[in-house]
Parts: sequence; structure tokens; C-alpha cells
Amino acid sequence: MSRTDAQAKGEDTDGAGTRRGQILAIAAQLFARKGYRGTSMRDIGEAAGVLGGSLYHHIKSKDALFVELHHAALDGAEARIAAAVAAQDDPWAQLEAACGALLEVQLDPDSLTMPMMNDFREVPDAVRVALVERRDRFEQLFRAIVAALPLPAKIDRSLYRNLLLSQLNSVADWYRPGRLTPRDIAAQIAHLYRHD
Amino acid sequence: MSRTDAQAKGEDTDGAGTRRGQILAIAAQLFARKGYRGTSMRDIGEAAGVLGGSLYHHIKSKDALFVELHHAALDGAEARIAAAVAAQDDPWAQLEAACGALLEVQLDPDSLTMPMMNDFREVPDAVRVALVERRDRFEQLFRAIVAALPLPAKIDRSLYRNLLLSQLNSVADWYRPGRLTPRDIAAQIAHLYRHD
DNA sequence: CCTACCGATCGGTAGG
DNA sequence: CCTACCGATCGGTAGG
Repeated sequence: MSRTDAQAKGEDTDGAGTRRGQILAIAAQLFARKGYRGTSMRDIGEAAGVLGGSLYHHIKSKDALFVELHHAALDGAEARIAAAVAAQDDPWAQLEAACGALLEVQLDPDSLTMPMMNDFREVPDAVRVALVERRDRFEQLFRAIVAALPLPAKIDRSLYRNLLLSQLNSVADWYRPGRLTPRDIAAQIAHLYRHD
Repeated sequence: MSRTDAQAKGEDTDGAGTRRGQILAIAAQLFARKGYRGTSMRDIGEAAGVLGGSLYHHIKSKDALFVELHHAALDGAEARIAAAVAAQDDPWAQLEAACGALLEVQLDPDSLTMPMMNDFREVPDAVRVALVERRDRFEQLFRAIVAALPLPAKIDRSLYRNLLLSQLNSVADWYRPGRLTPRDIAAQIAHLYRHD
């Protein structure tokens, strides 16, 4: 039975229980830490206790593996953010909730759900197209949140949204767990971006 | 005569006039566009009209080439930002001037002076150490500017500075020349970060 | 600056 | 899941 068949029946195709699920989790961790080009199939195999070539029983190609992980990561982040936003009424509170949820996902050192959003440049062209498309859909979530903010008329909402998203994505470049929590940082960002 | 000898005499060691200067400029452009790992010595050679191996008459290694370009880029950016800041008196005006100068350097598509600040993860360990050390020194400039701002006491200046720097660095990830100028974006960022 | 090459590593495959 | 391998590409070098 193919994976697609199993998915159609709603079975557990690659939770942590399956061998494939274990391999996906291991690969996500390595990609997140070392990037696309910095992670070889042999690296993933070694972490999984097999040779690199053996992985091709579970995946079609390195590219397909990376895209699958990226899509799953954004699915997870999207769900968490949508839930956090839905729990708030005030538009500014929604903004802070969205920032907090995104940063919690992105800054969790054990997170397998957020490989590298920002490696677009080190990926093959065909992969980049798939990543950008999925990311653009993800960003619709923030488009809606920003649209609901009572911003002064003179503020360019497109620029505002781009700055906010790149601000959130770039935190992972310098954040180190310890002094500040993801929520602390989200609160500060939401404070900076509060302009009324 | 070695390069070091020439430098000691203050000669033009690698301006655009020298062959070495041409090669550095070409390499900087490629690194900026495709990243460290995405740019091979053969790529650089091809763009310079020679074979990859021939480049080793002018440089010691790919690593040393990359570090040299990175240091030169930060030297140039530092000088421009310091000059822009010195032309202002008001601390908030200094902040905006610094943002504008940095973004002009970083968003100029023909800029050879700003390879990739953000590829730290795709670089060998020894290179990363050199890059981080130089970058930390670069960031002292912003430490001084932020220290001079009359921020409310409750604002964490360390977090504020980290957010500002990563905000500025991440603009290059989405900026496309056209609608907005680097100064437009700098003005918006300075506006967001104005909290008194 | 080129020819000709080195050892290492890469993604991926055939056959068992 | 392993053995054994493919062709491609990498940074770098010797010798001219």
C-alpha cells in the first residue's frame, strides 16, 4: 500500500511511531541546525543509524524531503497562530498573540516543526519555488491581522507587514535561550509595532 | 614584492585597477548573490575569465577570500554610517541616519561592499569565528547610538538593539528595488523604533 | 594563467 | 537495510 493510500484512509503515516516519522524528525533537526546544503543524506542516515543510501526507501529525494518538512512546519505554525489569534478580540492583542505563537514555534530548540524559513538562497530553484509559494500562503495570516489594525492612515501597511514578518523571522538568528522568553520578545515587538 | 610590502608602502594593492581588485569585486558579487557554499572557485574563475585553479595566484584560499571581503565590507559600511551619524545632533536623527546609511549599503544591487552578513551558518567554523568577531565590533557603532537615545526606563536596551539590528539586516531578504527607497524604509524603521 | 590532476564528498541507484 | 558503485562537483596543488 502506498503512502497516499494510507493517507486517504487517515492512518498514521509518519508520526513518531513509524520509522519514516523518526527519519523525518531527525532530518528536520539537522536541516534546522545546519541548513539545506550543510546537511547531507549521509548525515541524516548516520543520525538515524543507517547508511545514506538506505533512506531512499522512505523518501524520494533530498529535495522532496526538505519540501515536505517545510510544508509540515508551516502547517503546524499556522494552526498554532490561528488558535492564539482566535482567543483574542482586540486587534493589538491579536497582533501580540500572533507574534508570541510564531516565536514560540521558531525559538524552541527542540522544535521539529520549524526548519529554516530563511535558507531560500541555498536551495535548488525548483525547491525554492515550492517554499516561496507555501510561505506566501502562510503570510496571508499576517495580512489579515495587519489589515485589522487601526493604524494611522499615513502608514504603508505593505511595508509595515514586511518589516514585521522579517523582524519576527530574524529573531532566530540571535536568540539564545535563557534571559528572555519568546513571549518577552513578542511583547517588545508588539510594543514597537503599536502605532496609533 | 608581497602584498604586505605593498600595503606597508601605502600602494594601491587591490583597487579596481589591479587584477586582484577585479577578482575581489567579482567574488564579492557572486558571494552576495549565491552565498558562500553556493559560489565555487570555478564560478568565480569563470566570471573573471580564468580557470578556478588560476585564482590561487591571487588568494590563499576560499576561506581567506571570503573573510577578506567580509572585513572590507564592514569597514566601508562602518565609515559611511559614522559619517552619516556625525552629521546629526539629535539622537533620534542619528538613529535614522544610521539606518539609512546601513540600508543604502546593504540594498544597493551593485554594492560590492556588503556580501552576506547573514550566512554565518553555511560557513566553516574557523571562518565563522572571524566573521562574528568583526561583526561584534561593527555592532558597537549601534550600541553607542542606542545608548544615546532617551528611551523610557522600562525598555531593555539590549533587546532593543538586537531587534533593531536584525530588523535592518533582514530587509535585504525581501527588498526589491522599485517602489521604496532604502531611505523610505529607514524612515519607517526609525519611526517604529521611536519610543519616548 | 593553463594543463592535468589529487582526494574528498555529494545525491542517487542496482541488486540483493 | 547493506554492498558497491555511478557521475558530478568541490577546494586545492604541481609543474610549466
